[in-house]
Amino acid sequence: MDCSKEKIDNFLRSVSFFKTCSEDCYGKLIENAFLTVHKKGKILFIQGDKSDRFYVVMSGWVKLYRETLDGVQPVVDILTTGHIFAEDTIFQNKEYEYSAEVVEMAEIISLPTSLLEKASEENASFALNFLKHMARKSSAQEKKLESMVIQNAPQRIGCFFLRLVPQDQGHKSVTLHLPYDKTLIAARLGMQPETFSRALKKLMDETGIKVKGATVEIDQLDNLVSFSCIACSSGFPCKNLTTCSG
Amino acid sequence: MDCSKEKIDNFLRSVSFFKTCSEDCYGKLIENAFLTVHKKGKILFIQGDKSDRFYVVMSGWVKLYRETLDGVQPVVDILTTGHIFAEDTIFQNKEYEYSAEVVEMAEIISLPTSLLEKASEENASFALNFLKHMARKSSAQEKKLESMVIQNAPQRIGCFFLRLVPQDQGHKSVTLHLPYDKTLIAARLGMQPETFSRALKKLMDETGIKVKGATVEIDQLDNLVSFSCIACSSGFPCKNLTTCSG
DNA sequence: CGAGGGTTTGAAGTGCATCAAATAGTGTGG
DNA sequence: CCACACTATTTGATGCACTTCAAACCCTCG
Repeated sequence: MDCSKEKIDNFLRSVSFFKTCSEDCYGKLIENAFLTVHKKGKILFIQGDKSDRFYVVMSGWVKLYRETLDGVQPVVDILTTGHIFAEDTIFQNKEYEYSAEVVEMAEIISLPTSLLEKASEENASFALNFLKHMARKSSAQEKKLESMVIQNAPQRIGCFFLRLVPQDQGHKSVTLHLPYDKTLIAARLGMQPETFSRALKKLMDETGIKVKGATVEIDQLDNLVSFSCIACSSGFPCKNLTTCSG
Repeated sequence: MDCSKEKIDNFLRSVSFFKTCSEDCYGKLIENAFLTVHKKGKILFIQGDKSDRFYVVMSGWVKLYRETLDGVQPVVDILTTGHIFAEDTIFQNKEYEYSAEVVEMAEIISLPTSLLEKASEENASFALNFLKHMARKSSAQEKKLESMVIQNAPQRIGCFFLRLVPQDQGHKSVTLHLPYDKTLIAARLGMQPETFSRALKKLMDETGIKVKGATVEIDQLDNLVSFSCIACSSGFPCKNLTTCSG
């Protein structure tokens, strides 16, 4: 469908990952792009599947996760608009390193990885941009690791909220809306739902924020910052961006 | 000193990270390379320092770590021969993202990052190789995160030992030598020295391995594998390589 | 209105951290 | 080669954070 291609084109042009792609190469990308819409629960692929495509989230939310031999499912990341995933399979035996599941109704664009490789070879500035993308991702992972090991449950939740606050918020009060299930947030932060619930209560006590359902009210941003960021090696506003952002 | 340059040259040619570097560019690298020798305890740089150099470990061991506001020092990684560090500062505001300290007498080669950037721009295959390096690093980080969150202390130690076992060891019995302090291994694995000591004892009970001082005897590799790898999403032999390997 | 998932609460257990102190190891100068 | 100083490692006792299991509650959606 042409209208779909146009939609894809409009969207991809806004994703900085593709900014440095040559017109020639970009054309081929669009040509081979598919846009699909999935409901909550749809498994896009499973860890270990052979891959020749990678993906860009246009809307909705996607969970990346693994599975251990004893059945635990660690969450790798949870992605939304503008985020790219499975792009690193070019280098990893063309096998997906994790599974992907739609957790909130999502529009997903899929693209052939071969074009990524081609673009990197032909276009130095694209390759450099790609490198930059990987470096950012790596740096974000490093920080995620740190926060997982060093921050306790309430601090991790506070940190999660802070990352939802728009950058230019200053010290004003903010109202947030949680983007997905609390159970899923808990998994993303590496804790049990029960722990999340209790830790959230503690966070409210300690920092004065108010949480009703999926709504978070923060009156004193400072309180939250000093509570959460004390156990973090980045200052605030911290650059613990979600990985894979394009 | 010329003899130092020759030593650097000999060594760097064996590091796969530089394999795809053009002769021209490689020559410039060698020209601007410094080899330094440091004793245990030497701080090479501190997180936040401005940087225009990156490093390759020729021998010895180097600890990368951060520091949080409340004084905790999470270990990022511990590197040895052939490992590269601070190479990602090209993309990160030219600031070191962590501190580096020599933990076992080490020979360190330092090189200007500007040449990395130049080489990536001029030579597509170098850029691709660099990308591959970053992707491997990122994948290793992902697994480290997983192991930190999902494996318990004895399992992490077992996993650490398994990564010290030479690849082609089959099911034979193996004797290992711990590369550095147990206290440091503990830090690397995100636990306290006391916990390490107790967890090691438990690991010995459960898997039949024997540890005396810095010597580890593993009779039944299988035991260790099934004990440790059950809580891991990679199979065995697992590819949880130390990051930053060149 | 009832079914089913998300969320909270309670009670009990586990793993790791912390503090304190003993022991083993290592390198030093005499 | 020994005694001392200093560090690494182990051991014991205790506490806290998080998990686990069980059950209630709440909310939404057919």
